[in-house]
Amino acid sequence: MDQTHNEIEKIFSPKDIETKWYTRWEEGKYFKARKGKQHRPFSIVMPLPNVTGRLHVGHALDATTQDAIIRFKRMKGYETLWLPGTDHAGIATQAVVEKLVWEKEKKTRHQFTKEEFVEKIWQWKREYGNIILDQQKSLGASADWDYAMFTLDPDANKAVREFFVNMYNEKLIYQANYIINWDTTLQSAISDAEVEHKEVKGNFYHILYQVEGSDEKLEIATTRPETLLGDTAVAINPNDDRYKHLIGKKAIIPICNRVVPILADEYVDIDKGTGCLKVTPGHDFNDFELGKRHNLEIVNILNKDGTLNENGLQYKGLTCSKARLEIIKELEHLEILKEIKEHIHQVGHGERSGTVIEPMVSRQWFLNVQKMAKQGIERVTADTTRFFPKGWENTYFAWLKEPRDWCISRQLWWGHQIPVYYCKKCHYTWASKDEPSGCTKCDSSNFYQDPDVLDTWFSSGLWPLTLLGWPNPERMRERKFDTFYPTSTLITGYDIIFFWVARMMMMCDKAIGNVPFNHVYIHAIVRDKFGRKMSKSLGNGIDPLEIVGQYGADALRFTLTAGSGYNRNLNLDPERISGYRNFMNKVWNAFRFVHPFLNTAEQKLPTSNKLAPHERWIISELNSVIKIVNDSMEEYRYDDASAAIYSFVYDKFCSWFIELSKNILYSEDQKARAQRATVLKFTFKKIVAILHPFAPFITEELWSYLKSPQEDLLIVADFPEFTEELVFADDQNNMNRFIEIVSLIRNLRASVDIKPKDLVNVEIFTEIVEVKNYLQNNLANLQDLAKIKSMAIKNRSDIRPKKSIMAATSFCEIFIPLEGFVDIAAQVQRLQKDLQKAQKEFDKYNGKLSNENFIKNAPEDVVAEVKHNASEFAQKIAVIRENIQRFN
RNA sequence: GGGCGUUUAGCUCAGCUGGGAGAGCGCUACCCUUACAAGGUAGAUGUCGGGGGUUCGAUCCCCUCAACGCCCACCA
Repeated sequence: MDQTHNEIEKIFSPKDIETKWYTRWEEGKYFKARKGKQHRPFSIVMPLPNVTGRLHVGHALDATTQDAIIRFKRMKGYETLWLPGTDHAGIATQAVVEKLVWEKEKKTRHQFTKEEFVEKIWQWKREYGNIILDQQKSLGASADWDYAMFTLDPDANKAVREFFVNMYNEKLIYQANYIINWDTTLQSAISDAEVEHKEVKGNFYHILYQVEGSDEKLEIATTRPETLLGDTAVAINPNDDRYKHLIGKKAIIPICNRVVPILADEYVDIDKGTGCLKVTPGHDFNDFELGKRHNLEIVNILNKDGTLNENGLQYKGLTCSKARLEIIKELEHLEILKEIKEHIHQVGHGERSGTVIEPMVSRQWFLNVQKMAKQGIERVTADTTRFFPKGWENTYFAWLKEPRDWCISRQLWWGHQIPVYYCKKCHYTWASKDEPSGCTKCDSSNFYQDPDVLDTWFSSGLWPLTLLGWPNPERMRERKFDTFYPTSTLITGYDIIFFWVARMMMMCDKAIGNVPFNHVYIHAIVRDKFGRKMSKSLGNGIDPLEIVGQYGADALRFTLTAGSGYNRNLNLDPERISGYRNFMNKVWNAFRFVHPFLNTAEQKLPTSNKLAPHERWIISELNSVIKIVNDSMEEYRYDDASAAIYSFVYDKFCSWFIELSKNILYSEDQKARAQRATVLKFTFKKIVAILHPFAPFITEELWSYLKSPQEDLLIVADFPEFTEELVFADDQNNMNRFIEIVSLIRNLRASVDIKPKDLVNVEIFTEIVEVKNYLQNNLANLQDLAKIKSMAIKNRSDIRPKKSIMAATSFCEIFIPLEGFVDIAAQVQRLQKDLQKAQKEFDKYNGKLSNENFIKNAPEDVVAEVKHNASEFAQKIAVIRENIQRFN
């Protein structure tokens, strides 16, 4: 036997088997969708990692939760497809390559032509662009990598053009001079969603504006005095008695001496600031709207890099912040700066660049999302697409309720170029799904394409369609669009509900009239053990690849699934990973024990009447775990599923069933041995099967020992299902009593410091025949598990042993006679404690029963249960009392 | 400014439509018992954030206060 044990390493070492099995799966095409017994598809679109990305623990959670459900469904017999891809991530990627080129060649992108520089990015992409996908493989991700696409692939461009041109022709995409968020570092427009508001300490500057043809001065409060150079009006509330009389008059802007109207608008808040507002339509969102209402002139004072232009007069060329200082000086000099008050306010910053966003008016492309947003809300309200947990609907709705048109153009080089063309000859403008050869109108070849590119989210918003071949009919057939669209589940973090989930819902639905996914599971965001975001500056990041090297992919995966339910944060403590690494080792060693006996095991389980009680018990317990795992997975409760498996393996299988099997396996009874081996094998096969979605590597390895030669790899084995016929309530009941007795004996031993090697005699008093028989049949097991020498089973009418320790259950009394000195006082004290506990419980139930309103109002079954509990504790109390007396 | 969420054992978190609180890790004591010391056995710990209400009964429902967190919002 020992030799056989030694064939398998004592300590599970994940490294060797991880590569082995991943290669087998990949080469065996196991990640490909194949028809199964369900005759139903299951598909997931992988949230796009940026090509520049490196695997962090957030990706690991993403990949693990997706892979677990994919493996689960695959085993359940769904035609299962996981669609990977990478995102060109316009700004991020361009920035990475710009930095690299600067480091290498000391050149900026402006020293290249656009074509040259874009080619450099492509070179970079070809070399490094697949790193992140490869990294996911080390976690066991079972995606169909042949399906992988890049958002800038020519086929992705087809989808982008298709959607763009259709929207353009429907007039939902339009070009307009509008105030947008201008990022002066990127020198591009960015969308509202990409602006991050940060609290900034600033000042309120109270400036006096002269009213034309009067001595009166208007006191205006502003946080941005430099923008006064762009002021084209002063506004007050029409109901503000302080200023009413000035409506229609004019004010003179200091420094530039522009004469502007004083107008009335309800928007102005009487109580805010001085109640008097300078209006800068060129550089403020509200002022822009106000300006539109009143037909105000727009004065732009900024260059693309954020410095002042010629409208900045003598401050031309200065940055905003420098100009602000200079202008403050000048206002002081003019003695019209009345006061400066400290003021904390929210200022928009570029999400990528971190620089202060300048609202600026410029000509940009917009997508009108009003109707799409409405539809997006309806789809979720109608449960066509369901969120798990449901609460995240709110976040989704919040975004779609009051949508502003989406600024989709970016002044970058890296991205899908806007497919709009301008004829230089006849000045015709048109949008085209293909590369045109000439002007649609006059056929001139003298035309050019709009130089702007589209927001990255424009292409990722169409991603489910793109991956499945839309809009090319042939490609759609190849990629089985009709089978896999709509995809089953989208799994992602809540941070991109706006950016991505909402946009896919709007765009895909608009494009083909059907939602992109039926379920959305929103998982937690991974934080460090203190709940802090993981970041480079804090140095609290956990590198998943390092963890995989240290503890194995299975341990990491199990930690992540055990922590993934409906929670919004997952605080990851490396100690927990090591805890689950221990669990993997436990499974491994349980197998090491079982392994040598497997050769005598049958493939099929005997009929239930032939099974031993313990065998029926473990099968019944196994059956309930299988149910929990199946049910939990349907609701994305990875935590419940993981916990159920964990406790079954530890608390049922290893602690009891393996221990109880030793006597049989080491006995001479060939038949019993073979049968026990069969049950162990049966159970173990189910264990590795239900564990496989969470810990694919170790389970596939163990499966290779357990499977019959005809059976395929575990990755495509049948997932265990709950079976009504395998519920054995009586056996569970008896076993629970047995466990209680063993635990109490151990407990008694510990209370008087009896060492494990010192065997004791036990006397058990009960009237219940079932209990008597069960104990009789388990004498050997009791000897092993409770370390006893002999056991006497007696009636309650029999005499209790004198010097002894005892404990009571509701169905029996357990006595351990002690030789030599017994500390009576200590025994009585212990029993008193037991008594108190039981009394407390009894009082609780009895209190209820003596409340007639409870009897009257509570449901029958609850009352019955309380009655039952009360009588059980009453019995226990009586027995303990009796024994305390006996000791005295 | 608006909205959402959280508050349960030392730590991280479960707790389904109300029947009286659980897990993992950690901690303490004792054990190298022939699968596993990455192990075994036993054990301790909670006024379920505070206050009020509904109910026979509240961790769960309602109100209120407090602390913390997140998201959204146009820089008067």
